[in-house]
Order: sequence, then C-alpha cells, then structure tokens
Amino acid sequence: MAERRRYDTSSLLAVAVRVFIERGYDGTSMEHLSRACGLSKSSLYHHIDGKEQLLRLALERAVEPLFAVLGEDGATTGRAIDRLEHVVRREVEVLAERLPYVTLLLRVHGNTETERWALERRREFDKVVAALVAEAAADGDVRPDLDPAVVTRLLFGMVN
Amino acid sequence: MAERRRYDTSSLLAVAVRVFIERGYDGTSMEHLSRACGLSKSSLYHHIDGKEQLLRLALERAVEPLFAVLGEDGATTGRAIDRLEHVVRREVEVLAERLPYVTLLLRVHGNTETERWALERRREFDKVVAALVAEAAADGDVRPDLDPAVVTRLLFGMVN
DNA sequence: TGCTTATCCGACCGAACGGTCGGTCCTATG
DNA sequence: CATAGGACCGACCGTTCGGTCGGATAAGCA
Repeated sequence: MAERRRYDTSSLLAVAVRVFIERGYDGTSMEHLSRACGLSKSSLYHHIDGKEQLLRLALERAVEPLFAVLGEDGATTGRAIDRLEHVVRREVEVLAERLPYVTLLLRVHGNTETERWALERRREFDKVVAALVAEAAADGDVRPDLDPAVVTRLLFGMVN
Repeated sequence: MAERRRYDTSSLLAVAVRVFIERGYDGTSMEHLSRACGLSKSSLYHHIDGKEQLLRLALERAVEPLFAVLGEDGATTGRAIDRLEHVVRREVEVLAERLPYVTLLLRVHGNTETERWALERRREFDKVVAALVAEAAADGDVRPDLDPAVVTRLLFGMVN
C-alpha cells in the first residue's frame, strides 16, 4: 500500500503558487491544482478553503515581509539616502527569499477582492518608497530633476 | 435614433487588447469584451471568429514588426555592435508604436496553442538577438564575461 | 477489539464559460 | 417600392468552472 501522505497548508500553497505562476491565476483550475498536488479536487478542499484563499495566503507571504522591511531600524533612522539604500538592499533579500510569492504579487490584475487588496498594498508600498526617494532628493543625494515615483519604478523594475 | 456604429476587426481588436491587458487573457470573458465594445456577445461573433483568434491577431501585431526589424539593412550589414545598436533602437520604436500588443506578448503563459506559438516566436527572437550580442562580444565590443542571453534579457528588460 | 479522527475520493451541483442559432432591424441598390 | 445583405440581438447549447457531499480507508488510542 502506498503510504498515506501528509499535507499541510504551507506545502500545498507552495505547489499552488508554482502553478499560478506557470499558468496564471485565472488560467489555473482547481483540477490543475489538485493534479499538481497529487490528490483529488475534493481532498484538496479538505486542506484549504478555496482558490481565492490560496491566492490570499500567497500574496500575504509577499506583502508581509516587504512591509516589515519598511519598519526596520535602518529604514526609520538616519539620513534619507542611507535609509533608502537599506530598504533597497533588504527588499532585494526578501525578493530572493520569497521570489515566487513576490512574482505572483507583481502579476496581480485586480479581478477579485483579494487581488484588489494586493494592488492597494502595492500602491501603498510604492508611495512610501517614493516618499523616501523624495526626501533623499531634498537632501541633495538624489538627482532632483526626476520624479520620485519614476525612480521607484526604475529601482524595483531593475531588480526584476 | 442612435446612429448605427460600424466596427471592423481592427478597432474591435484594439478594444479587446485593452481589456486583455487590464484583466488578463484568461480573466476576460466574451461578455466582458462585448460590453467593452458596446455590442452584444453574439454581435461580437459577427465580426470575429473567437476569443483565441483575437489573441492571435493581437500577438501577430507585436511579433511581425519585432521580427521585421531583424531583417532591415542596418540589422544585417556592418559590424556586429552597430547592427546590435540598430536593432535595439528600432525595437524601442516598435515597442512604443505597438505598446499594447507587445505588452500582451510579454505576458503570454502558454495555456493555449496560440500562446505556445507566441512563446516560440519570443524564444526565436531572443536567440537571434543573443547571437548578435555574442558576435559583438567576439569583436571585443561587449564585455566578454557576460552570458549573451543574460545581456539580451537585461537590454529589453530595461526597455520595459 | 471497537471507536475516533484525519485523509482521501467519486459523484454531483449551480453558475459562468466560449460559442451558436433563428430572427429582427437598417441601409444600399435596382 | 422591393429586396438583398450586413449589423445586430436574445435565447440558448454543451462544457468547464469553483465548490459540496456522503462515504471509504487507514492510523492512533482504548
């Protein structure tokens, strides 16, 4: 007899995120997910609440550490340019550690409530970083002729 | 009486692509498209063959001019580094002119036959450009310690 | 052994999907 | 004025979607 496998929400989530990235969230059916997880659709529902909750959990795994960085000492004290550098360095670390989850976050469209929540958080994040760039520009440490929002985009666009 | 509107495939395509980008291809239903076009679903089918054909037409509008550049004089004669520069400059022009279509091309997943075709064309395109980078490196005009494929990605990643 | 609990599945549901159908309306041409 | 044909629509088709349900199986503990 094949031994009975044990799944927890976390390992299931990892599989789901992989498939979400591969096929896109809307292009992924629960049938796809169940096959990728190695159990039937109904068994999958024994472990999780639904498709959107799966997405929510995944996005939280990206959003949470991304925002956590903004609260670190290095991001709240010192000169703006130093805080900015700290944030960028640490965010790159987070990006590397949580790559699949952040990838998913960057591809969100806004079709469901969960996706709109994620977009809101992304906007909030961008605003904070843009403010940091603006502050550094006011200190004369960043070229002042550039739009902080554009700089923010370029910064994290390059990272990807 | 509200005057009867006239639609051709091209104008319908423009609307469809806008919605595809906004909601994602899989997240867009024919009902969404018909509403965005201002006619009923069945009327929409009077002008087009189906959802996937719409995507195909859109992707062709991106792929065709992208490849056309590779066949231009400036891309086939002269030193590799000059050909490379010509290609990059011209591709940026194409990107600007066909932005929505190219955007769609860059987001393709590979769930349908059409999408897999697009991915194939993208790979082909990357290969040609990477070969150009390699040639320029052989001429000593590009840092030889970098992978041509990576350089290609960086080049067009920055453009976006 | 008997009972509990966690794990798993086949069969099924209502809703939404991409797409079709029969028929109406409007306009151009004779 | 007759009529042919493109533009258009409401109703509908078969399929797939996300999700549910009742029961089967196996391990853990008594």
